[in-house]
This record gives sequence, structure tokens and C-alpha cells, in this order.
Amino acid sequence: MEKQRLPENIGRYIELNETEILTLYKNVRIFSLNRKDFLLKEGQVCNSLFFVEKGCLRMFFINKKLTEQITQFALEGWWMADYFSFMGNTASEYYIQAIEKSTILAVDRTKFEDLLQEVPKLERYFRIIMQKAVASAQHRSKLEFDMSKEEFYHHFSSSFPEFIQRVPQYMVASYLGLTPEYLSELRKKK
Amino acid sequence: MEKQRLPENIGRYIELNETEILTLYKNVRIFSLNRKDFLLKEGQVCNSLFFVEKGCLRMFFINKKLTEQITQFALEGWWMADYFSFMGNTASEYYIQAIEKSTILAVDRTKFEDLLQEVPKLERYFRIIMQKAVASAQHRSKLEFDMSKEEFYHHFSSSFPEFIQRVPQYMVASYLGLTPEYLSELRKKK
DNA sequence: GCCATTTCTTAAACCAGCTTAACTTTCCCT
DNA sequence: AGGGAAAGTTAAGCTGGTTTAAGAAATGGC
Repeated sequence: MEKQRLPENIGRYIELNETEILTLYKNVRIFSLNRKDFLLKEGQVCNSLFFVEKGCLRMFFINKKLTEQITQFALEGWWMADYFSFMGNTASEYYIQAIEKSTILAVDRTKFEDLLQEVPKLERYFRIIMQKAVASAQHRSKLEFDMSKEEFYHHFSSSFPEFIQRVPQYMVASYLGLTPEYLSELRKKK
Repeated sequence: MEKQRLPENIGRYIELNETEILTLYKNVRIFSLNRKDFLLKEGQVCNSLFFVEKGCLRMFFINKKLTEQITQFALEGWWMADYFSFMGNTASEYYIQAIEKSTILAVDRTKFEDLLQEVPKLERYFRIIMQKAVASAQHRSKLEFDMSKEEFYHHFSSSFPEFIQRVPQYMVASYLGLTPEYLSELRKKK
């Protein structure tokens, strides 16, 4: 239990004492992943919420053209899950995979309920986290409606230059909803 | 205080006693809107969360082409807000408008915090509501990535046939991200 | 440090969905 | 009930972004 990104993250929104932090860790699994390891595959139930302590995850599904369509990334300090599958205990249509060597914290569904029971303040933390996720989704949706693919790419790469360095180009293309060939063309243009 | 959609909705996730329901109502404004009345306009701060008791709301922004781009609808039993503006106290880029005569409950930002303080169980309710909203956003995003506009329209109209009846076609087109002309063409085809 | 694999590039042909513009139908207000 | 405005339709021409295919460059595992 080296670093402490999660308590630090939680501490931004609520205050936990030592006992509560211990309870938190009692309900969390910590483990590391290699590049390309999977946390979730299509057909499985998403039984955990995943928190990225170190590294980077991507979420994708296999679309009708049988290619991988990336829908989300998660860097350090981000939560990731298929919430539909997690809440409804249903088979997921997504894959969650490590892009880099990563350290992950996982809260399993049953432990999650126990944890919220034992430390009700965490309801507030997760309420705020989820509210921020909804705000982000609203924002992304607006950008997609308002910008051409070209503008969207430039917007994204100037907003998250470090990210562009860190992740292969074809994944960025997939996430932004354009082909790697077209992204390559856009890069040449400018 | 005629009907009680909100307590009914809350009751699906947590149990409130009479006192708590009273506290709830003490922190909520109830009012009605005519067709085309606004709850929020671009430039204003979104100071409330809105709950649709009766009627229908739409959320939109003015895009680069200076046309209204609808990003969300809210029917009876749904919450709507610009969460980014609500959380950050910043100017909104959106409009929220009634499509029909509607009855709305509004929880203002300050009252919201008071309410959560007085009835902490509501943190849980809102956590779950927000989690479901995130799940929906994930789902919609997947559909958009995976379907052509034509498929997306057919999917939507077979999933929500009542809704298609209730809302003008050009608003459906806007929400689905296609032009009214193209939607008209699709309807003719089938 | 090397080689297989993965990632990125280039360019031409193509198409889903948009634009424009003019017309028709429906709705809503008094 | 009637008229003006709002909503829906039609069709032709156009374009942003995809597809295909093949070659070039970069990467990371051993």
C-alpha cells in the first residue's frame, strides 16, 4: 500500500478519518496489470468499479465493422466501469484493457454496498464523482455536436497534449470517431 | 401539492419517512410553465436541478451554424440541469425550455446542500440517479458510434414510439444529429 | 541490438448525409 | 373559422470523411 491516490482523491470532496480509510482499504483489491491485460471482456458482468492508481485504461467495444471502438480512457485518479452492467448485473458489451503497465484499485459490487453502509459519507463522494461524470458527458456531447472531426481533433490535442503523446494515434482516432487514415491526413495539413 | 411523482421516484431507491418528505418539500419550489417558457438561457448560471412532474423539457444550445442543437429531453420523472454550470457556478451555454405546458420542481443550489445535510439519505438517492445518468450516457455514446444515422433513427423510434408522437419531428432530428430534410427522406423510405 | 509486429502514411475512388430552395401541409391563435 | 406562422416534404448537387490498398517507419520484447 505505497502511494495513496484514492484517499487523496476522496479527500477533495469529503473528510475521512484513519478508521474510515482503513475500512476503505479493507473493501478494495489492489493489483497491477501489464500492457494489454484485460479487466473486463464482452459477455462478462462488470462486477467492480476500477480506480486507476497508476497507468492508463481504455474501454472499447467491437462495432458492426468488427473493429475496436474506444469509448473512454482513464488516467491516474479516474474511475472506470460499465455502469449499466455493474448496476444491473448484466453481461457487458465492453472490454476494459490496460494500455500501459498499471496499478488498479477495484471495489467489487458487494464490497461497494458494504463500504457505503459502513462509511455513509462515501455516498456523497460517489454522488459528486458521478455528477462530474455526467457533466463531462454533457460537455463531450456538446463538442461532438458543435465541431467537425477536424476541429474536434485540434480541440482535443490542444486540451490534452500530454495525452496525445502517451497514447497511440490510432486509439486517439478511434476515441474521436475518425479513421486513423483521416487523422493522419489532418496532421499533415497542419 | 397534488400529485407526488418525486417522492414516488425517490422511494424506488431509498425510504423516506413523513418528516423527511416534508423537509424535502420545504427545499423545493413548485411551479408551472407554458409551452416555450425557459428555465435557463445561455449566459445565465444554472442555479437549480429541475425535476419534471408533468410535461416535457428540452435542453439545447446554439451551434456554430446558429441553429438550435438539442442535446437532451426530459419527460415526467426525469431530472434535468446543466451540471457543469450548476456545480461550478459558471455561465451556462445551454437553454432549457418547456416543450409542453409543464409542472416543474426545482431544487436551488443552496437548498440542495441544506437538504443533503438534513436528509443525508438523499446523497444515496442522487448518487444512484447520477450513476444511472452516466450509464445512459455510456449507452447513447455506444449507439452513436455503432449505428448509421438511419439505424439510429429507427432504433430510437422503435424504442420510444410514444415519444416520437409527442415531440415535433424537427426536434427529434436535432436530438439524433440529423437534418429535418434527411429525417423526412428516411421516413419516406420505410 | 535485432527482427517481428505494430503503428503510421499516402492517395484515389467513393458515399452517407448535408445544403439549398421551393413547395405543401398542419397547427395555433383570436 | 380563417389566416399567418410553424412544421414537414422533395429533389438535385455537393462535401467531409471513409474505404481500400500498399508501402514506410517506429516500437518493444527477447
